[in-house]
Amino acid sequence: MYSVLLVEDDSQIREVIGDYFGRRDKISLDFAEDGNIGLTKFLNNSYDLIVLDIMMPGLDGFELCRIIRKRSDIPIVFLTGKVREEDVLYGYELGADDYIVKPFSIKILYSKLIAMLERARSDAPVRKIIESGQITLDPVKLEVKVSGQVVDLPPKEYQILKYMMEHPGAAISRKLLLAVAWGDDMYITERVIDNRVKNLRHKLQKEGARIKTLIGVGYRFD
Amino acid sequence: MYSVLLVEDDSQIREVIGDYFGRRDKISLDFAEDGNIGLTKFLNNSYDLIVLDIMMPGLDGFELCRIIRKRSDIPIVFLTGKVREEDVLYGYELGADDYIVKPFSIKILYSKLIAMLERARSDAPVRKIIESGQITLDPVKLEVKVSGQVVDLPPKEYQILKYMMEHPGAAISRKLLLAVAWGDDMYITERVIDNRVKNLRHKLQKEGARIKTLIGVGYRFD
DNA sequence: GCAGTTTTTTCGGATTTGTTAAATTGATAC
DNA sequence: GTATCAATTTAACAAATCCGAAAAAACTGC
Repeated sequence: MYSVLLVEDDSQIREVIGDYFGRRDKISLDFAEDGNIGLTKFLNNSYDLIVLDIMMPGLDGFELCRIIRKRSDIPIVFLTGKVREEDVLYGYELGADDYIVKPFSIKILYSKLIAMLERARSDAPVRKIIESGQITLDPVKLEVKVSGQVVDLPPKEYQILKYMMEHPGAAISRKLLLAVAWGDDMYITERVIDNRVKNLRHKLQKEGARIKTLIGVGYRFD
Repeated sequence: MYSVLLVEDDSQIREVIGDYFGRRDKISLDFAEDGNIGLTKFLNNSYDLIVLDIMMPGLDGFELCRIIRKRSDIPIVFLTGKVREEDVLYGYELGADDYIVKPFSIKILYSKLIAMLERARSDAPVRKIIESGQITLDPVKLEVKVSGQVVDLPPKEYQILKYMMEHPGAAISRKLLLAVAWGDDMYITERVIDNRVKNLRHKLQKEGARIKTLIGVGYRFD
């Protein structure tokens, strides 16, 4: 049983996450509805991981992160709707370990946190940058490079590419990509995915050819 | 004596399997009638392999698989009536080692489990790629090679070939192939299968001759 | 508000799947 | 061996589905 603190001002998000996590049995979740409460809870308890919303009234996620980092190496994950903002990159220097972009699939948030917690426990260094061929992806900076050149990717495309790079060679169904980049309960055409992939291919230039279409199934990144 | 946990909500299936396994002496079977009980049992015992039904009330097979995979590399086999390729893919993504499709032959289930258990014990990594003659089938990549050359197969043909390669030497009725690649409640002409098999034979080139016709019965892959 | 970007829906061409019927092959009886 | 009937293969076509491009809508930052 891991102990996780979620600092998030949106009560709806707290509730949804709390519900879902409550039905599983690996994470015991504690809440803080703003940065100050989060700080107090952090100081008075011992957590295994902290999830921080960036935009909060009062003490925001960045400031709280900086304060926590002075005292502890605990894994910190930012929960954010912003992706391309310069100030998001700021989190990198503050020592965040990963970003999760809204809207996210609760299922995937859950399994990501579990994975991170297990890695932390097993003392394995948290691998931050994913490399494959000429492509480099930094999950903390939210930055993708192709042949050393920075490529700006919108959120959905970033998340799709990240998932693909985390599962090279594996066939990936559209259903799965929907869950990864949109959320489980999404009612949108699957054509949306095709369009994101089309753009991805184009933006990745030569490396784009590595995303193969599997007719009737989905995609595969080699 | 191997120790196996079967997580299955259908008491009839539990009984049938339990009976059969009980009369042999290689597998000691433990049962869980839903996902939550399965999880508890998994956490409190040490099994050599886990068989999971996918559709169960509460915690379903997919979720349970994901949770188990975070903690253990234990071989996991899905027992399922669903044969949609999407689901299979999703399962493999989660780290399943094999699928067994209902309705299944107990004999085959038994021998598959034994084979898998022995492989696991001999420390060889669970091999997901099926090889036979010059044909190679990778269910994770969804890729088929003949003599080293990649052969693109549409979904139905892929599923038929996969089933045949998983059951070499066995007579396979058209009805069974229908259930495997289309689903139980399909009302289509059996000639469709002939057509798919024709294409398969052609695409597999010389190896295509290994799909024998059993008149009045179906096919056999040698 | 406006311009540019991102996301979503729509739509046509391509591929796959399903139906039908003729040709072929195999089994059986004489 | 040949005639006959049934089952399978093959091919041609129709229907359904899938994919990706273009257009429309929604969203951003200014």
